[in-house]
Amino acid sequence: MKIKTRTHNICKILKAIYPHVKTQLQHRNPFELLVATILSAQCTDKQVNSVTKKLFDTLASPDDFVNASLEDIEKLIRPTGYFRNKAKNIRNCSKMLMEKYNGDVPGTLEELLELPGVGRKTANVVLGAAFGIPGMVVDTHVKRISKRLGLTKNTDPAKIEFDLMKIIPQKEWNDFGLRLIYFGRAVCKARKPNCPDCPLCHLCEYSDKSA
DNA sequence: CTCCCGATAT
DNA sequence: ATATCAGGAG
Repeated sequence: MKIKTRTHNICKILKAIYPHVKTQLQHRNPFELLVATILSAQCTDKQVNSVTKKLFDTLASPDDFVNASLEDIEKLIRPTGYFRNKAKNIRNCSKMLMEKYNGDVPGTLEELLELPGVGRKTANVVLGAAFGIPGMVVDTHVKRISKRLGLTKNTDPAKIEFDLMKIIPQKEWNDFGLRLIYFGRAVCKARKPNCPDCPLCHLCEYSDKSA
């Protein structure tokens, strides 16, 4: 079967299972989403949400983060891991927002990628969820599942991003990434993928058909 | 390629 | 007790 038609079938099935998808990261504005997404590096959304309520209650704006001590920020975000790097990144990021964007979050991929602690995954999450701009988020779930499904042969997330953009219609980019993430958490898990109950089993090169 | 770190599954 | 999970920077 051709890659595009196979992909189309995969899209259709995922859309039927997860009709409405959105980031699980709790946020009330683009800045909170940006911070939450930086925190989500190598960390589950659930874990991020467990710290952001108190974090944003204490520090609400880029200005607040710039004026806070690194120690205070570190203390608030510690459970998300890599807290020294993240605290530094979020504060420097806030400083750049103040200096270059009047405290607003910029709305292009290029500008977002300039921000400390913001890579392609984070930038695409913010583009999609805060600005409604098409972007293909390639996190660990998207990477794992794309490879298992045979949608890419690449290992580099940026290359996977471009591979997926070629075979998925642009309108679907944001939702497709989100759906793979939902699907990755529930079925196509890193440790014990539930192949026997998988709705994509027949379209999958990886699937364990023996069970 | 290495470093950064806590939480959870096994 | 330890392996595994989860992105970005240098």
